[in-house]
Amino acid sequence: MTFGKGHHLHLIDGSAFIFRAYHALPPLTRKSDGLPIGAVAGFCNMLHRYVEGNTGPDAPTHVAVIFDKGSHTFRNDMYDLYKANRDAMPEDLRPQMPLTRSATEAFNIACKEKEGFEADDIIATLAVQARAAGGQCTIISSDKDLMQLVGDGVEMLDAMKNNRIDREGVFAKFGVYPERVVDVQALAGDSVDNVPGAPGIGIKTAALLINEYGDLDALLERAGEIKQPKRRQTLIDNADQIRLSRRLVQLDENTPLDFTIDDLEVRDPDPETLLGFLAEMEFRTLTKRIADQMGKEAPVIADAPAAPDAPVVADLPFDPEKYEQVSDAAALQRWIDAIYEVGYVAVDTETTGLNEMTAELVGISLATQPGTACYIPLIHKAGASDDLFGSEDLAEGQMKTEDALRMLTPMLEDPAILKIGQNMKYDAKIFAQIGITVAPFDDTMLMSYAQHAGLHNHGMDTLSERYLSHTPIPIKPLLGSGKSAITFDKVPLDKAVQYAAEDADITLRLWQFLKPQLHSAQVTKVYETLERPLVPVLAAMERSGVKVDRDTLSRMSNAFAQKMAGLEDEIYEIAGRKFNVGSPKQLGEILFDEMGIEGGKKGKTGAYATGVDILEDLATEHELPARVLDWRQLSKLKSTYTDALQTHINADTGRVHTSYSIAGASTGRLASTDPNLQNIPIRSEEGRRIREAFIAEEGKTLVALDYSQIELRILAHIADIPALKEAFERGDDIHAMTASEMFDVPMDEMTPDIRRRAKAINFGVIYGISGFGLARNLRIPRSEAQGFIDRYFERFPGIRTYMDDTKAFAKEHGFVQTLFGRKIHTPEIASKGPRAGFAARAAINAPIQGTAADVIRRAMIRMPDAIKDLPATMLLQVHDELLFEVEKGHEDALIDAARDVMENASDPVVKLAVKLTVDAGKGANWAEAH
DNA sequence: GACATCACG
DNA sequence: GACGTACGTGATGTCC
Repeated sequence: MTFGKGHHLHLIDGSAFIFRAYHALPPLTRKSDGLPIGAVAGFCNMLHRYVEGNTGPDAPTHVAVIFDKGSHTFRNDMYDLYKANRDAMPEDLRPQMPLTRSATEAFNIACKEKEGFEADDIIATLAVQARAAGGQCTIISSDKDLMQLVGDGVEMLDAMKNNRIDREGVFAKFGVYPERVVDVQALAGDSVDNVPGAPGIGIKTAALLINEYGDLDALLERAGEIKQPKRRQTLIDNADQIRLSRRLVQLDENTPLDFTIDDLEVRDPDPETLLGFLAEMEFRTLTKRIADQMGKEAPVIADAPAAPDAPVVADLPFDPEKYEQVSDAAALQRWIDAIYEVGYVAVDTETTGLNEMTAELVGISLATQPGTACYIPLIHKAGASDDLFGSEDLAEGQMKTEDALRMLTPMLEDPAILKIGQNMKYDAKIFAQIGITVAPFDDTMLMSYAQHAGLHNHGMDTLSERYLSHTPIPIKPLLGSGKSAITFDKVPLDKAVQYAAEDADITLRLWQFLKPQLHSAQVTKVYETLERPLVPVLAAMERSGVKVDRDTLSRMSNAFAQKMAGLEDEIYEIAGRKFNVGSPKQLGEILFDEMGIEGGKKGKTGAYATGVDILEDLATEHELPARVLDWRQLSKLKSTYTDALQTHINADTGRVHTSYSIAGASTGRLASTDPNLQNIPIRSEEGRRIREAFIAEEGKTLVALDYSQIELRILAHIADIPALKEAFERGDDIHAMTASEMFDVPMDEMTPDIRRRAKAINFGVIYGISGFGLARNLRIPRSEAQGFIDRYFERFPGIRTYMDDTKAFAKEHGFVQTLFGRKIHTPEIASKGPRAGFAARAAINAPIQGTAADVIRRAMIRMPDAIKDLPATMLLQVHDELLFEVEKGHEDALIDAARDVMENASDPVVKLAVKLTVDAGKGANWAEAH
C-alpha cells in the first residue's frame, strides 16, 4: 500500500513521552533486581492508552515513534552552545532509554532515530513527505518547536491533554501562523534550547514585529525604521545572531532516511512478544490488563525475593471465587474464632448510600489474611435487579441483622481485637448509628496519607493499584449510574460477595504493606497523634451537625431572586438584548465584541476572561460589568448557599451534617464536603447574613473560637523573625507593625492604605511571594511590588533564609515537613519550567499551613476530654476556627476551657516562640458568634 | 467531564 | 533574560 490520499500518519515524539513518564511517576524499580523502571512503566502505559484510543475513522494507517539519538547534532556544528545549558540526564533515566525502544518494538510500532539529527527533524521530514503525498499527518507532541510544521494536512495532538493544535492553535501560542513561527522563534530565542535570539525580545514583541514587517528578512533589512530606539539597536546589533537562531530552530525537512512512510504501516502487536516484554519488566497490572484485552493468559511474573528490610506482603493472587458468603450463625462463629486467633480483622461495611447519616447497613465483610475474606449479607433483596418493580422480599441465605450484630458487637468493641479499615470514619459512623463503638482500629487510608501526602490520593483504588498491583472490582457495573442506579442491597448476592469481600481483602493486604513502613518513614507519631485519634472526634462532630433554619434561607433566597430579576432587566437594557448572564462565554462576547469594550483578553480556551478582577476594572468605566458583578454575587449566594444548603438539612435531625475529609488536602488541613461548611460567606455584608441561618438549638448558644493570625505566628517562629515575635508578644497590630517597619511610618501615623499593603505582603510571604503576584493583588506596577518585597526581605532577613532553605530541603528530599513531623511531598519541585515555580511556592507554604493544621488537629483531639463536664458539643472546624453549641449559662466556662486547649495545643511537643492567641464570640447564630 | 467562576481560610 | 506566578480547598453553572 503506497501512502497517499486517505491515509493518516501518526508521528509520536518519543522523548516527550519518556520525559513525561519519568516525571509523572515515582522512582519505581524492578522488584527482582532493582533496575529503575518508572519511566518505562509510564511509557508503556502511555503507549497502551494511545493504541486503545486509536479507533474510528480518524485512526492512523501508519505510525512511528521517533527518538533522539546521541546528543551531538548538526546544530552543534553551527553553534557549539546549542542546548548547552541542558541538565544532564538523570542517573536513573539513562538505563531506561534503550528499554523504551524495546517497548515500542514490543508494541509492534515502528521505532526510528538517526545519528546527528534530532527527532524533530525526522518528524519534519516525514510530515512534509506525508503532506506531499496527499495524506494526513498528526504529530503527537506538544513541543513548540514542531509547530512550524502545522497546517495543510498536518496537525499536532497533545496526547495527555487530548488537545489538538491546528493553525489557529499555533497562532494563539506564537501570534503568527506556522510559516512565520521560525521567524518569531529566531527573534525570541529559547532558553531551554539555549537559542540566543535577540536580547530583550520575547514572543509577544517578536510576533508584533514580524506581523508588522511581514517576515524576518524584511524586518532585518528595514530594522532602521523601528521606532523604539532600543529595539532598533538590538535588531541591528544582533542581526547575525538572529539569523543563526533561525537556522537553529528551522527543522531540517530533508533528513536522509533509510526508510519510507510505507514502511510505517500500522501493525497489530504480537501477543507473545508484547506480554513477554511486559512480564520481563514485571509490570503486573499492565500485563494482566493487556492479556485480558487480548484474551490471553497473562504470563506468570515470578515473585521477587523480598529485600531484607522490605515489608513482606503475601503476593497471593486475588481470586473472587474464593470468598465466602456467611449465611448462618455457625459460619459466622467460625470467622469470629479465626479473628480471635490472629487478633485483628479487616472490616468493611456495605450500605445503601454514601451519606452515613441516612445510609442503612446492607452487609459486612471481614478479612483475616490475604485471600481469606467473607461477606455477611444482611438485607439484600430477592429477585433480579432488572425486575421492573424490584422486590421487597429479602434474598435467601442471609442472617438476621440483629443476630449477626449480636455476635459481632463484642468483637468490634473488644480492646484486644484490632479492627482495620480503609477510611474508618465512614464505617465507624455506620456502626455508631446502631450503637456500636468500633475500637481500637487502624486506617489504611490514613497510613498512606501520613507517608505519602502530596504524592497521590489515598482512595482504595489508588492504593491497591500502586501497592498491590491490583485493580479492584469496579462498583459501577454493579450499581449502574444516573437514574437507573440501584443501591447495594439490590445487587445480586454472588456479585455482592465478590465485590465486598475483596474490599476487606485489599484493606488487609494494604495494612500489611503500609503499617511497617510508618516506622521507616518516621511518621508513626504523625499517624498516631494527628491522624488516627481525629477519626472519632470528626465522626462525632459530623453526627452532631449544626442546626440550620430553613425559613431564613428560603426568605433570603426569594429576596435574592427578586433582586437578580431586577438586575437582569437592567443588564439586558444596557446590552441591548437578552442573554444568559450566567454564561461567561456569552458575557464576554457582549462586552468585547458587541459593545466594543477594549482590553478583552482571551484565555487558553479562546474565550474571553470575565473574572472578578477584570469586571472590577471595567466597572469603573462601564455600567454593565458593575451590574453583572452584583448579579454574580447574588447568584452565587442563592445557588450555592440559600438553595443548596436547604437540600442538605437532614429530615430527622433538622440539622446539616457535613463530612470532613481527613486525607484530602496535602498540607494536613481538613476539607469539608456535602455540603462544604468551610466556605460559608463572611467577607461581604450580604453574604455574611447567610450565617444568621446557622442557629443554636432552643436554650443553647453558639460559641466560636478562632486563632488570631496563626499562620503568621508560625512563620515568625519557623523563620525566627525577632521583630515579628516581639510584635506578637506585645499584642501589636501585626500588619500595622509590618507597615511601620517597611515604610518608615510611625505606628500612630499609620493609614489604612499603608496597612493594607503590608497586609498583602504578609500574606504574600506565606504563599511564596512573587513580584508579579503581589503587583496583581495590589494593582500596582510590578517594579513597585518588587521594591516592597526587597524591602521586606531587608527588614526581616530571616524570611528569605527560610524560603531558600525550604526550597533547598524540598529539592534534596522531595518533601517538606511541619513542626510536628508531618511530611508533605513536593515531587514537582524537580521538574523544569513553570511547574517548578508552583512546586517551590507550595513547598514554602506547606510547613506553615501544615503546622497550623496540626495545631488545630491537636486541639480538636484533646477537646472532647477538656469539655466533657460541660453541656457543650463541638460542631464545626473552619481551619483556624472551632464552632460549639452550649447550653445557655455555660458559655464562659466553655470559652475558658476551649481557649485553654487551643492556645496550648502545641505543648508539649513543640515549644512555640510565639504565643497563640484565641478570640472568642457567642450568639444565637453564627453571624453573632463570630 | 472540563472549564470558569467564586465562596472560605 | 524570559517564562508564568501568589498557598490550600469545594460547589455551581455552562457548554461540549
